[in-house]
Amino acid sequence: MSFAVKLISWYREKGRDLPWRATHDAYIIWLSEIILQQTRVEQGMPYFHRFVEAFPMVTKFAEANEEDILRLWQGLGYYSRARNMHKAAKMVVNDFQGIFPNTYEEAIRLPGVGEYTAAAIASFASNEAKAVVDGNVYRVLARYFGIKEPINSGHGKKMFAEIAQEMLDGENPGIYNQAIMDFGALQCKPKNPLCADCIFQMECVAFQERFVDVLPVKLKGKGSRNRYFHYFIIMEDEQILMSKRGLGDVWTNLYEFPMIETAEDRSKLDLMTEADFTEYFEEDTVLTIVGKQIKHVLSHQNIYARFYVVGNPHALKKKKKSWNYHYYEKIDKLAKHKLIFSFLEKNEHLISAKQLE
DNA sequence: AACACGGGGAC
DNA sequence: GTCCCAGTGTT
Repeated sequence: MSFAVKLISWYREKGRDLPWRATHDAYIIWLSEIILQQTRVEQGMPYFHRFVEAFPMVTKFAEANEEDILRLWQGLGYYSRARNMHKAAKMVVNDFQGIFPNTYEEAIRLPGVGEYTAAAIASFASNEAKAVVDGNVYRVLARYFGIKEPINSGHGKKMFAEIAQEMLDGENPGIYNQAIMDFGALQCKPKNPLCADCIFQMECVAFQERFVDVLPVKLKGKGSRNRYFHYFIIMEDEQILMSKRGLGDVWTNLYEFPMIETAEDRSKLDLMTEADFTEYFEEDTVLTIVGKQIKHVLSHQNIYARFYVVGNPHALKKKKKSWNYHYYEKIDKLAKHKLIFSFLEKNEHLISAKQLE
């Protein structure tokens, strides 16, 4: 028996009974598909019912004002989906005479409708032979064929799209597409897949070769690295020592307290034994931790910052290498206190040259 | 090709 | 905490 036949057979027995499957109305299908983008069925279900009730036809959707649509969408996330839906509904009224397109070529012209959603609409509404490729499909095919190609590389995406299209049951594309997605969601799950009672045990390459758990392979999104910054609040007379950040790193040309970076987290005692620390500070340096560790999330790094007040005068070595010193002047004691406080409270341990003046 | 866009559930 | 979810649009 073929993959498609077994899959559809599985689906008829164990597939879910979902409300948007009871129709061939492209508009209703579109509604459900946009809602379900990157969204679990259970989470999207109540929204689907609300939208169908509020806008039973695409013309109603097009006439609605955006605020009402967004209010109904509230809590679902990815709000551009709702705004694109409004544009799409208006486009259907203006460019498609109010008749929601049920072909791939037409549907994909609508904003918010990409390859997946166009294939879903076309196959469910008019049984067009276009294979859907969503997270479920990537996973099922990667395991069934034992494909270790990353699903989010250019080559991988093209490869999976081709295989998905080859596997599609050309006679029953709608049912097949529903089936493979349900199979991925219910049986071939990301974690703890139900291989023990799977109908594809014999032909599933990943199962036979025992590497189901590593598929599908996905390229790490640049992997956020962790960095640990240890800031020193050094007061000399009525001044606070600041230093300027250099090029080739975050926050170029901004000022911050002098600091030492470590690749791993460090306790105060361990920090004081770091080579960098002893380069700058005398042995009798007194450090007092102030505030909590602050986490600063950037696109590709997590920065954890701790702040220490240096308690004794002349803690800094005079020679050796030096920070790019600047003195934060023109502040009285109270202002100084507030400055430190605001840095710690508001995560603003960086200041511009303009502020420094 | 890399990123932004969100909230929630499973582990 | 991490990963993923019936992905798409932008740069």
